[in-house]
Amino acid sequence: MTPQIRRIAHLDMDAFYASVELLRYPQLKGLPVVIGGGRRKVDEAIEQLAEGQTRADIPVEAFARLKDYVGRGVITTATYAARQFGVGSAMGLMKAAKLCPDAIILPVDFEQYRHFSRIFKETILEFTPLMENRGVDEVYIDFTDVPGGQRQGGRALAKLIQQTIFERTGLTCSVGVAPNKLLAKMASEFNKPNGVSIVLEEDLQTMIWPLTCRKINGVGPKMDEKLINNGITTIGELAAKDEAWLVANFGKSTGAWLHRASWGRDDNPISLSSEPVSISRETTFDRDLHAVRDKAELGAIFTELCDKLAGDLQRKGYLGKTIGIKLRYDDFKAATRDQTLDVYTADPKTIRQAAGLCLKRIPLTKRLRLLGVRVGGLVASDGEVERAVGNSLQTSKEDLISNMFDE
DNA sequence: TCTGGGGTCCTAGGACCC
DNA sequence: TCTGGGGTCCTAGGACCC
Repeated sequence: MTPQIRRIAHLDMDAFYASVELLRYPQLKGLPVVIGGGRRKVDEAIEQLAEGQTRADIPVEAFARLKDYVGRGVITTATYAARQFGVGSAMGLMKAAKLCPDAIILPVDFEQYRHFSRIFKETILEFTPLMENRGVDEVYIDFTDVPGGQRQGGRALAKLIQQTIFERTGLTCSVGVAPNKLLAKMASEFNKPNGVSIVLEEDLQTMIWPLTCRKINGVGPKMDEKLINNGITTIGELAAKDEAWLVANFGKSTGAWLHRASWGRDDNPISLSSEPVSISRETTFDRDLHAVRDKAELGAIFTELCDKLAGDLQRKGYLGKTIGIKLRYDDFKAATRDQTLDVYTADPKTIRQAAGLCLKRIPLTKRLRLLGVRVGGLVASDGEVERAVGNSLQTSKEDLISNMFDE
């Protein structure tokens, strides 16, 4: 019996948000489209529709263009037609407007994306239960033992899954198959959109080593810059470095990890279930606010964030005990404060009070562009815990109030 | 015309306990 | 007038990812 080769696949929906929108607005197919704003224009156009007409009947001229957009925000997704202009994810809308002023801009609609995300994942689960979630549009799966998983390096099965997803959703995805998650993730980028790529152990030198270090999942802009400053541009150059040298320059854990990654080694398992560690809400203001001059406005936003966060916790069934806030100043520097309570809570007033105390501990001289509230130290809010917390909630609140007077 | 909104994980120092 | 060593929790910041 020949030993099974580990087949890990990374599946990644192509331009997910934008592609979902194109299903509703087929008239935009082939045009540069970005997701991130323009809600008012779309709402107006929908209102103008005659009886029996759908979104597909909205004339192309009725959509908002990037050049008409004013305000803060970034692009979450761009169609491939828009990417031709150099427009891409996480780019500021103002900058994108310069590159492609006539691109159509559509608002995000998470409900739609969640719907298609569910079909995407349910389809995959019909092939294997060994699936790890990586957000709405990405998963890792292990199909080592799935019938057909060993054929053609996994290509046949990967294509079958990809085809089934397309039949169910009308959306394409890209698939990378490799012996581990690290390589599978890189492989899925080789052939976008709608590609299938196989990377075997013996392909390391030819397929992986020529890539830049930035292609390693976990190497971001900072680490990449540091590597380049040390004369390391490609993964091959990284692999040529002594592990001891990497440890000396990047620390024990990161150094050792960089060495392993450059040699295509990764033994992280597929993680089947994940409980959240924290839940948060944050918002960037339309204009920078001043703690004193805009106190009322800031206070109202603060309370609203806490209310929404408490709603999220309750809806998702969690209680938390570490309450934190996050600020971003006009110079984009961030500050955080948090406080661990002696009880678990999902109560908006308790969260608001604790977050208020955190806010008092931060200097507020600079103007603010963002405010966020976070609850960590989560536990599921079923039976026992909830009762225990219910009893101590009052005590906890009174403590907080007396703390405020103590100051 | 810079830079959204959710998240995770790591590091590092201090408190506190044994 | 000495001062170890380990473990855990808390807090702040930062890198990174989708």
